[in-house]
Amino acid sequence: MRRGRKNDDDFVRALSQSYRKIFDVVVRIPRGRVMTYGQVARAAGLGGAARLAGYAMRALGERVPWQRVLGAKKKGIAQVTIRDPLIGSEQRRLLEREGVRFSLAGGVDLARYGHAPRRKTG
DNA sequence: ACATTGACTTGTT
DNA sequence: CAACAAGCCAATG
Repeated sequence: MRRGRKNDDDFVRALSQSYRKIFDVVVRIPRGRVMTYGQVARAAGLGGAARLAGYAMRALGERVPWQRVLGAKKKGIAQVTIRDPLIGSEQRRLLEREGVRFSLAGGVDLARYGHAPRRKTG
């Protein structure tokens, strides 16, 4: 997200190995699709380090489409789990702008908007 | 180096 | 549905 200048390359280079992996996964989430923190962690090869994925979003900030990463609510349903209400509402706003619809309870249907990153061998 | 924290997840009571 | 617990891992003090 946000121009890919050399500046960004340096930024990415400075990330810890895990953050770098998370970065690589998140930047590949297409517009209008979402993934949960747990899915991102798994796709990044970090096992169940879901919290780390969330923690990383803070560090990566606007350099990645952070709004496309949500928390898991139930089976097949994702939800905004950001504690800060300002950033949380911002996330929802950005997603709705991309066409993602939220249920009355604030849930996002993963069957419809979920992004399944392809593993090796496409 | 040790303890605590955090935009998490899943299962059990 | 609410409360707990265990698991995972980098950042911070």
